Amino acid sequence: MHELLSLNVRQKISLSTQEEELLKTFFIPKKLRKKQFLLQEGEVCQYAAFVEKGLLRSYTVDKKGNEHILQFAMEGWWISDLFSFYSGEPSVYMIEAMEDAELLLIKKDRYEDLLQAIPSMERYFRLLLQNNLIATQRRLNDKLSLPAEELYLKLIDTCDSIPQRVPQHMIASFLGITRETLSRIRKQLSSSHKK
Amino acid sequence: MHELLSLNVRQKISLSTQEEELLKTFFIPKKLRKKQFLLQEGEVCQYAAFVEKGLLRSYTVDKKGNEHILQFAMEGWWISDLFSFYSGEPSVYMIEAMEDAELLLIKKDRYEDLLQAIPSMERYFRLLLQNNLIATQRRLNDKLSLPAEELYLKLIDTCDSIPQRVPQHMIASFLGITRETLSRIRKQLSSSHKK
DNA sequence: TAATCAGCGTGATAAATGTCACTTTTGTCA
DNA sequence: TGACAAAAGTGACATTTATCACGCTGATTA
Repeated sequence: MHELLSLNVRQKISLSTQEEELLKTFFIPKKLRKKQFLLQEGEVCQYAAFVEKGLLRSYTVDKKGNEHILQFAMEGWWISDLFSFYSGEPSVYMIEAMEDAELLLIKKDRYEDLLQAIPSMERYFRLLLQNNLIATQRRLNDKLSLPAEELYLKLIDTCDSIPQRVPQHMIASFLGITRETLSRIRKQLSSSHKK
Repeated sequence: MHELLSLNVRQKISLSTQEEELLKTFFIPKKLRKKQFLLQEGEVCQYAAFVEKGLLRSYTVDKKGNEHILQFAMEGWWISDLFSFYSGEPSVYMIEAMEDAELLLIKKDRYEDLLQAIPSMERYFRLLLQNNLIATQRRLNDKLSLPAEELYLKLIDTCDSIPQRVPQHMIASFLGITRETLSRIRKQLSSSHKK
């Protein structure tokens, strides 16, 4: 069950065999079925979740009822509402399983304990946050500077597993465009590609 | 010179007096005059910069020559191109002083040394990255879900010092809209407020 | 197997935002 | 202080994207 997590940690820092065993004791395994929620708007985010299997998304719902996807998380990724997790404030995000999923959860106080028990985990999480920030900044910059079509093109050639596992209307929601616009962009692309 | 940095660090972690002195030795003071660059597109980002005084921005320039501002950094903030700094790859960002500025710079290898010398700095940077990620995610979510007017309103009531120190066309560029659109939004707001 | 639903496509139209050209205002500094 | 540059405003128009309404298809399930 914890293989992916260990692997993931060992890619960033080195752990002794004891530490690796110790690490596992901090996590609670949890299964979610498709369409179940790990977190709903208004709740406090109790857990940070590492995805061993499956695919999840975090999203907000605006006044008109439209969903806006902040993040997808598949095998080897973390998902949580950092702000709510850390501050104890209610969350504005929903976290939902898009496929049956197996997670490893850690609660906030256990997370702090973990950093005490294995100080090098501080480094692991720093690197994790750093990579996440780099990726999020890049996505923001793209959203600030690129039209819908280029956003889509950039997505499909940087990260091909997402478009394969995720329905189009959710890709649209991730890019911040409507499903209709995405559908038209794809039509245009396929016709201009045929020439 | 290093007062703000010490203060900033001590807000997140506790340091002994020796550590605090030691900390200072890792940084190079640097002054920039308005419109000077800390980093230009194509260069490798050598430094992470802590702002003691002044105001800087990081931005990209697209094919049409339009600028898109990723970040402002004022007193007590960090600015850098994390990806380039960490990977040694050329940067796509420009970092420019918008006001005369005083910075504390740290090079990558010295940064690694610092983390060795004062392990609790690992925690400091983790918390820094975490807060930065939370803010960037929030900004991305806003950009995905809100129209121009609401983006602007949200900016002026969350962070009032930026609009005061930054010309409007750069606010527009930060929000990902044109200066004309922002100008019209402001006109509308002022007329509807008068009623 | 019929019924329902999620996902995708598409046409007509509306709304938001961008572009371009120009003017006015404000700020800077020689 | 005068001259120049930068910033901001504005009108006309173009483009992009959203909205709404509807149809089609394939999967799920009652």
